[in-house]
Amino acid sequence: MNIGQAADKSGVSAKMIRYYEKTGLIEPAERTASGYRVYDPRDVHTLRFVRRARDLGFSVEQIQELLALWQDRSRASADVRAVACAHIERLREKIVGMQSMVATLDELAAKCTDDDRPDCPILRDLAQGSPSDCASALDHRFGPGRLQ
Amino acid sequence: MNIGQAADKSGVSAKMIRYYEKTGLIEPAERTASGYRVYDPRDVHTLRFVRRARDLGFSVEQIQELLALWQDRSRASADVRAVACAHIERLREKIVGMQSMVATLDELAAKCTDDDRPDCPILRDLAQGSPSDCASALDHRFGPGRLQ
DNA sequence: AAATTGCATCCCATCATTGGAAGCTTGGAA
DNA sequence: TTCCAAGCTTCCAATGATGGGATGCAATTT
Repeated sequence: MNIGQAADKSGVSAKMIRYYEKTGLIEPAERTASGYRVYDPRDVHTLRFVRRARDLGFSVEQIQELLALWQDRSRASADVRAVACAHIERLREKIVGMQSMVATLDELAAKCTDDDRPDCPILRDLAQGSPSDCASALDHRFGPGRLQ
Repeated sequence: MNIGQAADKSGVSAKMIRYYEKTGLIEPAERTASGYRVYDPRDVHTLRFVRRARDLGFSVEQIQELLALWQDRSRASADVRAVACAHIERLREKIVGMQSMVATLDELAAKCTDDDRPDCPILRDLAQGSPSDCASALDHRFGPGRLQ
């Protein structure tokens, strides 16, 4: 099976398969005489594992852990659970941060009469920058960079 | 006022002030004879506007819009509201996506007995990749790249 | 005068992903 | 058999917002 078929069956793009190989997340694939990568159903299985984990928001680094645990017969269920729970915690923090953003913006938008008058409460708030509860909740970062 | 003071007063790092200038978000600052950037309180005001909008999760592109509206005396309140509401919508979608991730992971973690047995429901789910409601909810992307 | 800040520019790294270019291989159709 | 369109390879670049660092002046303090 070539990389294209593997991509179709796994839901991981060919580009990303090469990237995952280069960065060591997955083992280098076998090659044909002419250099084409070759995949078997087991490889596709692994790729689907990766794809699903990405869909669940795990970082590549976390997936590396999960893959190692997956391939280690003697792994403890508790180890996997720890990775998952850490991830759940990070997600929850991000959700809280975004919810307070929405709350603040909603409040501002509600004050906005949505008409043609040039006096907009949203701009006034942004300009004055009164430290609302939202701002303070966002003072710490969530992972690399700010929330988007 | 030098860039350091402006950074302190606005809460935007000197690095980011230069970046915002280079990318055209803010006007190029005046310079001293020796090339130092010079800022006045009005500039700091603008920087705080930017900072606050970033804290509220607006992208630089959106802030560019907001700044234009801010500096346009004849702007309509409705325009600003539209930008804000679009942003609220995007945030809400992201929140929903992350909440369904958390729900799925929570469910899996609950099934996990957290002991030493090597049969982990989380890994089993990742490997089988049964399309749960979570996965389908995540089939579309949220902005550039996937949710983190 | 010397030492220490502070600022300037430039390059690089992040993280996951997409895009494109240039060149080779494969497979089917004329 | 020859030719063309896909498909594959590698390499390079860009995204968005930010941090880090190196090198070289400028300003301020000792």
